[in-house]
Amino acid sequence: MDLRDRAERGVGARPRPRRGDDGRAPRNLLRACVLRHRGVCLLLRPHAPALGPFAPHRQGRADQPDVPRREHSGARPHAGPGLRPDRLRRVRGRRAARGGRRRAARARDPVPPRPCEGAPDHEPLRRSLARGPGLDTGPPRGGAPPPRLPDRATGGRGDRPPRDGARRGGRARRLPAVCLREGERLTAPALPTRFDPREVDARWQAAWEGAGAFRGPDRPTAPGYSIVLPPPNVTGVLTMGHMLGDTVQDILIRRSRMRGVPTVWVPGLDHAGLATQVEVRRRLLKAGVLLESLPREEGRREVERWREEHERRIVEQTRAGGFSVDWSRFRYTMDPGSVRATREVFARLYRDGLVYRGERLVNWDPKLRTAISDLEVVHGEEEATLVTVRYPWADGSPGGIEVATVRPETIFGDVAVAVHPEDARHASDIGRQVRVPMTDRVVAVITDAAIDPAFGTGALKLTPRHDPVDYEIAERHPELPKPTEILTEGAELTGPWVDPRFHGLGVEEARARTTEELERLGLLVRREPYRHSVARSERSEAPIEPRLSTQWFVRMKGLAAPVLEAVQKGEIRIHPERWERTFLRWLEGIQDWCISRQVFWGHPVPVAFCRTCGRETVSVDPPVRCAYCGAGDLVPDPDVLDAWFTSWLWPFVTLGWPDRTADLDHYYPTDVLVTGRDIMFFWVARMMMGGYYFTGERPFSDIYFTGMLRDEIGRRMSKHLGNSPDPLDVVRERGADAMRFGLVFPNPTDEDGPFGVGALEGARNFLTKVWNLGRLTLVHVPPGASPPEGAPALSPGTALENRWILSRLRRTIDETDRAITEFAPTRAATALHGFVWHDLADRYVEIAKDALAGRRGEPARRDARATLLFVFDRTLRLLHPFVPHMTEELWHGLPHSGELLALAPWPTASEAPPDPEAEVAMEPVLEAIRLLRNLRSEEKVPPEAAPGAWLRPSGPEVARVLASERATLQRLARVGSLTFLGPADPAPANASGRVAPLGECFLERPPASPGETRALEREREKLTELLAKTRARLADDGFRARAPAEVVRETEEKAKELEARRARIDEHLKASGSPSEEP
RNA sequence: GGGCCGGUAGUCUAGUGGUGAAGACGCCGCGCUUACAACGCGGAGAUCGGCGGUUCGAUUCCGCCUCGGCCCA
Repeated sequence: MDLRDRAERGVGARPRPRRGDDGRAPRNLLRACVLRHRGVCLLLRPHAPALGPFAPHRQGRADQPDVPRREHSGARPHAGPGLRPDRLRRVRGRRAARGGRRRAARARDPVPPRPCEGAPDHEPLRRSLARGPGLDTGPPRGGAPPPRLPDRATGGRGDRPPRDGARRGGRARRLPAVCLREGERLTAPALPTRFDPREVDARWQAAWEGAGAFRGPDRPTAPGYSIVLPPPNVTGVLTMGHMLGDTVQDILIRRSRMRGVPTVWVPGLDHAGLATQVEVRRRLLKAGVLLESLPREEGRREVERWREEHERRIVEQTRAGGFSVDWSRFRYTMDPGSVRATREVFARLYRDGLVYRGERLVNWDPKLRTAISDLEVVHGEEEATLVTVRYPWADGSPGGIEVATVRPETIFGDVAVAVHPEDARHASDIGRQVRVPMTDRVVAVITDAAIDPAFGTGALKLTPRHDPVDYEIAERHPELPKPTEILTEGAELTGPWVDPRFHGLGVEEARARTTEELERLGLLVRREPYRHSVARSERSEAPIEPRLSTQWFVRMKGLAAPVLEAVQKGEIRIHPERWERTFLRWLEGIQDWCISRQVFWGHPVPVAFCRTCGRETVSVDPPVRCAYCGAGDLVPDPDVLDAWFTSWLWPFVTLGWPDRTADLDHYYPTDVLVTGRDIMFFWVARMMMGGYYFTGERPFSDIYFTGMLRDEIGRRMSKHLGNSPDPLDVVRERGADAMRFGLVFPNPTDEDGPFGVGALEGARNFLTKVWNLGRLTLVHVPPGASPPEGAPALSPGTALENRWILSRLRRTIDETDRAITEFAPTRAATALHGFVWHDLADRYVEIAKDALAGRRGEPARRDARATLLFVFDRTLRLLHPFVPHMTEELWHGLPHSGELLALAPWPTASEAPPDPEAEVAMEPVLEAIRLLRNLRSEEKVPPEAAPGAWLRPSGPEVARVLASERATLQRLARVGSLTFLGPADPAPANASGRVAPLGECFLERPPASPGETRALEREREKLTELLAKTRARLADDGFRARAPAEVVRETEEKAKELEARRARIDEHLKASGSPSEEP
């Protein structure tokens, strides 16, 4: 049984939780969750005893054959061989890969998640909080203790006096003595300040899976939301690029799930035919074995072995990231369903005349000896030698025509020399005969408009079987001789046209030898270094040898038409929009798709040839007799299909197509496809074509292209450079949440950008901030508090900060939700980051501390606590799609209702009332604090001092607010007396001041202070400059005449206000004895 | 060769035809202040790539140039 089977059975063995019509899990999920949690051990422990009958979870899903599945991961096409160690790795000893992980997982098993029903259970949080990063938290060693279920009757082990609400939560094990010291538990300093993801990540991942939280409902009653995960290919393992895509998808998916929408995220694996075979070949070669020399079956076994290894790793990586895929719907591009679908579409396209077999010039990889598609060819500039060769006149007259080429070895295959019809230099040559060098053949000088007169001498040798341009030209000139083959499959010279002395030479050698020969014959005019574009195979890096061969093709023009239309009409939207042009442009010039490959790893071409009549039979089920003559002597086509020929069916095959399954009904079309734009043509475009053609519908409504990650010095992450960290290392060292947040923030997910320790540290700092807010909230939440169901009912005259933070929350909910809807996860993360750090932590909490501590009376304390609890709870929900593990952990430590945050309702803007008044009122308060703090800093007021302060508000409204927030101002600005001045009151003596829109601030100057006025002078300069600009604008008649009246009025007001403020500053400067000139 | 995208403090990014261009990191100064030093408070730092045009007004719209990046051939 492989890992995935264990996983699936583990999950599938239990009844999946039934969901109500609203799509949410039932209340008693807790117990189920814990039970399942034990089952999950199965997947981590190879020899765990079975807990019950293993009913294949797939039962009843006709669309998914119940055959051992394997995971394959496929990755994007560029996914390659193993990753190199990365700088992110620390020297610190890591546990040896899997063994260590397993051990760790086992140790954690006995700690079931401790969700609670209604009653607050602070235990898990306290436990985590109590655990320092260095403390190992495992249970006593010497045999893993059996998992303990929460025992409500006994209240757990009672190893510690239960504290109020904590009483009801069961306790699975003893806490380390270090955090048990009585009296320390609730005092902040005794609590560790850091979040340690190592244990938390695994615990919640197990809990989510155990609860079946990610299992999409089979027959939802509401419209569903679905995403198919781009199946990574088995060629390699997952890279940070995959983590980025997965994170973006998980954000969309988790929010959808929290909104109560039936949600499915389908994972899978791609067999990646040729690419995988190349890797396996390389590996065997290291052991001295040539893949081609093995019998086919043995070769297949080698590939299977490779697949298994990579699949295991990929699944482990995906789990480690906390990605909420529905493992029960896992698919592989070579599973029986995919096999059938692939044969089906081939047969159908064949029947419809869209698949054809033909002899064409294809991109031939001479190393791998297979055709590849246009897209698998990479062009690059390379140094070469351009040789100019004289083709003597056939009639023996002196001279000849000079032809430039970088490929003298192909002269043997020439069928003509071509010039541009209007090239004056060659006008008299047209129609003459020349002798092909090194041969006895005579060919004509012809004309074709495709010849570039600027290249070389303007005369081109025509070698139709070995150059695509020549091939096209030859098509236009049927009178030319039919060329014979001059190169073998392995690109060695051969054939009747080639001088036998050259037979068997490889291209490189042949090029050198023919050059020598030409020189010897006196036909070499000159040679010069030349830089030109060379086509190479993306897989083997061998130079592409265009080769005339018989292959299967798909006619693309017709398939592309509906896709073009869909994108143009906006039926399928591309994000970011700027890629739409590139996409459309390619579609417009689309070429037929060569789908046959001369390799063995892949889906066989479902065609058999009749030995009797020679015709081909195409059928979904392997045919036994010829469809034409009925003979039974059939030979199957030896080729296999391009792997993309299966991948392009992914959005519907994964949901059961070609059967009409419930999944297809409920979850197709899918909602969005998130991938890298490097496979825009390979895969995305073809999926769209396949979707429209086979299902008649778009496969998804939106496409989101993520950016490409670069390392910290700006290089694109690639296996080649070895600068891409292994996601497992990142997760192990920084935690899944830090990795996820670091990928989304601060650099936009849809732009190429750096990823490295910088982003990870930023994420860690943010997570620590949230963690500590959690600790603070926990300290202030009364143990018996009820979970925040809705916005708190505040007392009538409640403090301004409560109203303000609720209004800020409202904006944050709006922005976060809108940003996710608009596929801008970074914008959402930015909004949340700013809100948590600045609004909630820096401002609200600091202002509300008095109230929270009870220094403002009981009603104020109640309001503040209720507000904090509600706001923090909603913040955790908003953050959950981004950083699921920590938020789940914190949520369970605080009063909450429901079993899992992952299934808790997504906040809606209507929960928090907008309160623009409060936001406006808060502004002068915050500004006054900043100005007074600024004065403190400038005047070097000692931290412990509380100097006197004065405020002269600019108007009655501001005055009212500042007066009512006097205590807040005093505390946050650390000032002693605070006096309000009227417009006519004199400025206080021995005080430094600031002038701002809110009015004037003064701070008592320390005796030693020289009365620093530089800041004021700078401010005055700025004002003067601004005033000049404003006045100039007002003096402009055009402005007064044409600008909107409102803008003119505003500008006038601004000028007045600036003037007034500058006058105040002048007074200050005068008072402090620093003269200043009036312009 | 054809085309696409971009150039905003030292770095990476927001952003808008009309307030003094926003944030993060980094930097400077001061602080282990009762959730958080992985922190707090304050501060400095930008001719919005260049030139020209449209406009009362351009960092924003248009054109050219330049420098990067990418795609296609």
